[in-house]
Amino acid sequence: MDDQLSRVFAALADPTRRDMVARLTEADATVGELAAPYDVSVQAVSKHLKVLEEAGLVTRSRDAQRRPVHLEAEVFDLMTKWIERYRRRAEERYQRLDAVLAAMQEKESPARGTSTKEGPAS
Amino acid sequence: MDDQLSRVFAALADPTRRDMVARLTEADATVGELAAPYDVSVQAVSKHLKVLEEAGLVTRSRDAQRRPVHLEAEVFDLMTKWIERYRRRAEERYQRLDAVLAAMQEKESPARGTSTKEGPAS
DNA sequence: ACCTTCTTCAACTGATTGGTTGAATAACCG
DNA sequence: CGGTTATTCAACCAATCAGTTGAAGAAGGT
Repeated sequence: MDDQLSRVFAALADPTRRDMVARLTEADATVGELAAPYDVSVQAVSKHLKVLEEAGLVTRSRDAQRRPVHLEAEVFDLMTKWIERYRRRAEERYQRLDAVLAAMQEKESPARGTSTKEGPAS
Repeated sequence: MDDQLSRVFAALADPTRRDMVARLTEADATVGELAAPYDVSVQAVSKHLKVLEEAGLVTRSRDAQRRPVHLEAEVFDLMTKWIERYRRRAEERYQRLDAVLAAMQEKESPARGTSTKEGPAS
């Protein structure tokens, strides 16, 4: 797993990390703040953040001892682009398939209302 | 990792699986056909398909000895919904932030470009 | 029936993951 | 300087993952 798209998908495959991302859409937060609601150690959350950071989903700055975490929402576009691209292709294919089926209907229906489709000449 | 959203993200975190999904947008395919381009055993591809299937991304039917794999593109919507939801929230937040910054600019701008951040009132 | 084709199941392996605890680092507060 | 707070690093562990090989199932072809 080395490309960014893979890292982003993998990062969001974990419910805890998704929840952190969700909360970060509301406000930046420190590691400690992020860790508070979960029943795991701060270190574990720190590791989760590292995953999100390596995926490019968050960045961290420095404020005294704190390391505020900031969401980088642009990375979402990477996924959206991939998803939409292939969903569109899939949908186009369904349309082609529909056309083929319609053609078959027409051809192989030598008179006779063969159930559903009516395909009267046109 | 037990909810479907997690499974879908996890499934797509693998480049091989993404590529399989991409190819399935063009046409249904058998396990063997799907395996052909990759430098791994057919069994490995069969496992990948199981992951995609458990994520709800593909279904399999039966055609003689073959098990044609079919893409179920609707599941994409699950991800798109999640992503868009939080991206929208993040964007709204940026707008709020912009407003706040603009307000601060106006208020605290008695001369002085103090570059970075500055504790107001301190 | 046999044989071939396509696919999956089972067992094993090495790498990665998500968690732990304990020690180290970084920066502030007196 | 010493102490406190926030965070990370390091080592370890159990579970999962992605791959392997070998055997078993399932369905047709002859």
